[in-house]
Amino acid sequence: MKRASIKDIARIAGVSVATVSYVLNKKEGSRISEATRDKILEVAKNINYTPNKIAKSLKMSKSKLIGLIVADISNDFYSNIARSIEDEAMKTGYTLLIGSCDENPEKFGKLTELFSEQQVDGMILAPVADSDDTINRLIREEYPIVTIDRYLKNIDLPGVMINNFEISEQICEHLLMKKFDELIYVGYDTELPHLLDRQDGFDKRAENSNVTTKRILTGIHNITDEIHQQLKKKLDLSKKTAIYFSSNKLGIAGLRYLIDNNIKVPEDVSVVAFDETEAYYLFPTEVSFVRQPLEEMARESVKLLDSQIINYTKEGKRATFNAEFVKRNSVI
Amino acid sequence: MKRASIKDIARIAGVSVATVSYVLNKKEGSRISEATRDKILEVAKNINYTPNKIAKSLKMSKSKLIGLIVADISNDFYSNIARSIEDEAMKTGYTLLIGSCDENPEKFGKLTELFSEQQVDGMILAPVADSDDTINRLIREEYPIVTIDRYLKNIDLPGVMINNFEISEQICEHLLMKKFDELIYVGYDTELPHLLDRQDGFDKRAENSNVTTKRILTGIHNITDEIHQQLKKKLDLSKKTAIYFSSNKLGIAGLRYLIDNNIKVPEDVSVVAFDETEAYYLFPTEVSFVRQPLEEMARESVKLLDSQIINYTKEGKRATFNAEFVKRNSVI
DNA sequence: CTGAAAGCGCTTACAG
DNA sequence: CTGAAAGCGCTTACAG
Repeated sequence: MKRASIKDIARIAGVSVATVSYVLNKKEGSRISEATRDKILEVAKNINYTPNKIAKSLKMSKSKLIGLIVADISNDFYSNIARSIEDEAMKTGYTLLIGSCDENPEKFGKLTELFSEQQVDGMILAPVADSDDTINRLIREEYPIVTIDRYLKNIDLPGVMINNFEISEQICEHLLMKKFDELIYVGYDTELPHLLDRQDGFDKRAENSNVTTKRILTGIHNITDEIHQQLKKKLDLSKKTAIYFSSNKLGIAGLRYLIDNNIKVPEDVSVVAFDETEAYYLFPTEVSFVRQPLEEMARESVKLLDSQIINYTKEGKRATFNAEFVKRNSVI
Repeated sequence: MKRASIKDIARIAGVSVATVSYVLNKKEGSRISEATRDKILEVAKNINYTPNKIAKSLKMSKSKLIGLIVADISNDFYSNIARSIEDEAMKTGYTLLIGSCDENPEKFGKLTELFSEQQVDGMILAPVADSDDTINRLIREEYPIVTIDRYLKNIDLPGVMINNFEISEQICEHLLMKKFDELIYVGYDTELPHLLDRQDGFDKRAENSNVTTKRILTGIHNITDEIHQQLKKKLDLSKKTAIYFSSNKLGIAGLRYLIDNNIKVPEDVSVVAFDETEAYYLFPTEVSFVRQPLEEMARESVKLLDSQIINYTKEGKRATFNAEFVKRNSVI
């Protein structure tokens, strides 16, 4: 697998490497004669030349690589984001590295180091809990980064997110209007700000009503079991109840509990879930859910990152997108 | 974002770059005195040195990057594979580039070029229809590649796959034992060999029986609509029928049709689907499905690729894994 | 219009 | 035990 270099082209075409480089990069300024231009192009094609971007990267201090770090690329939500980011990155001339950190701050840190060693021009990050040290290091180095989905409590960074607080208020509002006896919020036992926002928005709206609210919080791992146990304990079917699952994984785990226990939606209990996933469509009732504008978010994240790469700036502009409450038939 | 280099370390520590390089790479052969070693390490830490892998790559002609090209990373099946490949790649010391080609041979070709320009040491490919030219080019360049999930009809390449033909035979066998009046095979209208194998295995087994078989083949895009239309036309509920959906996407689209039309499984119709996906668990009946050993396959693909990178060989060893038929309650 | 030369950040035989 | 030097494949100011 010996690859041809511009040196080879130069030798065969009988010109200097500088000239080859110029025509291959079709620079306007210095014009090369049509004749040598054509010859070089022909030779390049003949010997099947592919540019070595690594050499170019080294010289230019630009790798045209960007890194994406999410909790888990096999999670529907992140793989959809990744896909949109990939498309946008390609359009913008970047190739995408992907890493999954499993909500583990050490892994998160390692991944940023690895990517930084690979000289990615910037990173799109969904930061995990306790990742402040890593992030601060990146900031100290003035490494271009933007956040997606999540954000950091104490650190201002450019990034994209949704109106977590407000959309939860809306959900709660909607449920309050329907006069439920009990509202159950299902979320994670976590410090992640964007998830706390979802919780707080819901709580704040429920506070001033006289509805009974319950809360189910699970760890990140073993969601299914924990939800099943807690729903069994807390779901009282004698009351008119609505459940709000605040993520796709929680929604899937919760709906599975309902299916397994033959609890009908919305007859026995009403349900709202977060994020859109194919799985919801196999549930016997069309599930009402919160849709995030993933494509726009992905597009904006790449745009923000690109502008950070081109012109690094300390103050981070955060773009907030509005999630959409898609009403189906799972709320009575 | 000026990064420190070994030159900086050398200057500060008052040694040569060669010496720095030696201690940073902790080479055994040439021993450096404990004193200078410690000094260098200390300086490196102080100025927050991170190695520039791009420079190293250029010198070593090894990027420690590998590329993965799939049809669509947002497809559950591929994102699960990608995750397992990522884990295995990391363990083996590689970082992963990911690209989606949407079953489009041009895009597939472009992606391989892009990855090759980025000097990936090798690629794991799920080749699309009409990608022979691209693959042959790669082979001519002796570029280390392995296939995953799919394989090529006319080209022998190292790769991993499952026993598509045999598992379909097994499914058919199982259904034949249950004495259905009609069997419906749902697949893609495609030339992809691994999918034709699924079809052929099913057909071959059904051939010698006196069951009526029908076939529904859809295009790759717009699966949902096509399946709905064809199921409406071909599914005869007066007969005792079983449907075999030969991919996760087909399964999801098909099950959705059944849900939407209030067709009960397995009372009205029996169902077997391919691949495991969370979605199946939200379906009111536990769906019987074919499970591919994704982790093992991913692991093996990285292993195969790594050995190709280390020592390129023309003849491709193909590893075939056995899929597992997981029986649940969707077949009467 | 074209080329010689320096340099990006590394590694590694070679010499001392 | 340590350093000077060449070279990986590019780009680009500079000179001619």
